[in-house]
Amino acid sequence: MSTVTAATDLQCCPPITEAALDDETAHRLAGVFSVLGDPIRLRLFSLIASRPEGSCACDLVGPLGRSQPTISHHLKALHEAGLVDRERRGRWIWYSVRPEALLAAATLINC
Amino acid sequence: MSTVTAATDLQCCPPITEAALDDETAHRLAGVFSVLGDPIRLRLFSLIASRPEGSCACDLVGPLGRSQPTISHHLKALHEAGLVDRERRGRWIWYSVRPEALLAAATLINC
DNA sequence: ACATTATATCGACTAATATCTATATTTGCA
DNA sequence: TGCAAATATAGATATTAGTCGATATAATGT
Repeated sequence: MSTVTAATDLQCCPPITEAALDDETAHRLAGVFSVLGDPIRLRLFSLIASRPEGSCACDLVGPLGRSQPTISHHLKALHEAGLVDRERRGRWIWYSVRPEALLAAATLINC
Repeated sequence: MSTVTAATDLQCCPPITEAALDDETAHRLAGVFSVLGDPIRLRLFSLIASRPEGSCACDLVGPLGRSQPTISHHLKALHEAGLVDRERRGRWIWYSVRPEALLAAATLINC
C-alpha cells in the first residue's frame, strides 16, 4: 500500500487537457485536489511551503484557530497525499513541502 | 456577487510558496480545489478539456454513469468556480474550458 | 398551440468529513 | 524511573456534499 505517492505520481501523467481521465486516475488525482480543497489544510500547506527550512508542527497549531488534534489530522492528510514530508527531530516533527508535489500539480494542470 | 471569477483570479496571486495565505484567499482557492476534488467533476473537466471545440452537455451525461441532474449539478459547480465557460446553442448548452483557469491553477501552484 | 427534447431546480436521503474532548503514545530530561 | 511536553488516535457529533426521482423551465419543430 503506497499512501504517500499520490501527488508525486502526478508528475508522470499527461496534462489534463490531453485525454479524458479514466476512473482510477480521476479518483487518485481528485484525492490530491480534495486535500487542498479545505481552507485550513490549504493554509497549513502554504505555511509549510513559505518556509524553505520546514515547519515544526508545534508552530502550526496556534495560527489557524483549530485544536491540536484537528491540526494533526490535517497534517496527516497532507502527508498521505504526498504533499508534505515529515521528519522526527527529538520531540518535534518537522514538515516540509515536497518540491515534486508542487511541480506535479502544476504539470497536471497544463504547464 | 461574482460567482464566476474564482479560478481566473488565481492568475493574479503570488505562487503559493511565496507567503502564507490569509483566511479569505485560502477559502477562495480551496473552493476551486475542492471543485476539482470530486472524481466525477474532475472527469467532466477533463472530458471538456480534451475537446478544444467544447462539449455539448448532452454528450457528458452518458459516459460517467450518473443521472442527468447530477451531471447538471456538477457542471454548475465547474462553471461557478470559473473553470468552464457555457454557451447556449439552441436547445443545447456547450461547455468549454477557460484557458485562464488552467494557467491560473498552474500559476497558483508554483509555475 | 402543442408535443418533444435538453437542461435546471427541488426535496429527500445518505455518506463523507471537519471538528471537538478525552486519552494514548512517544520522546526527552531530571 | 518518573514526569512533562509534543503528537497521534479514538469516539462522538454536526455540517457538508453527492446522489436520485420528480418536476419545472426553456427552446424547437410540427
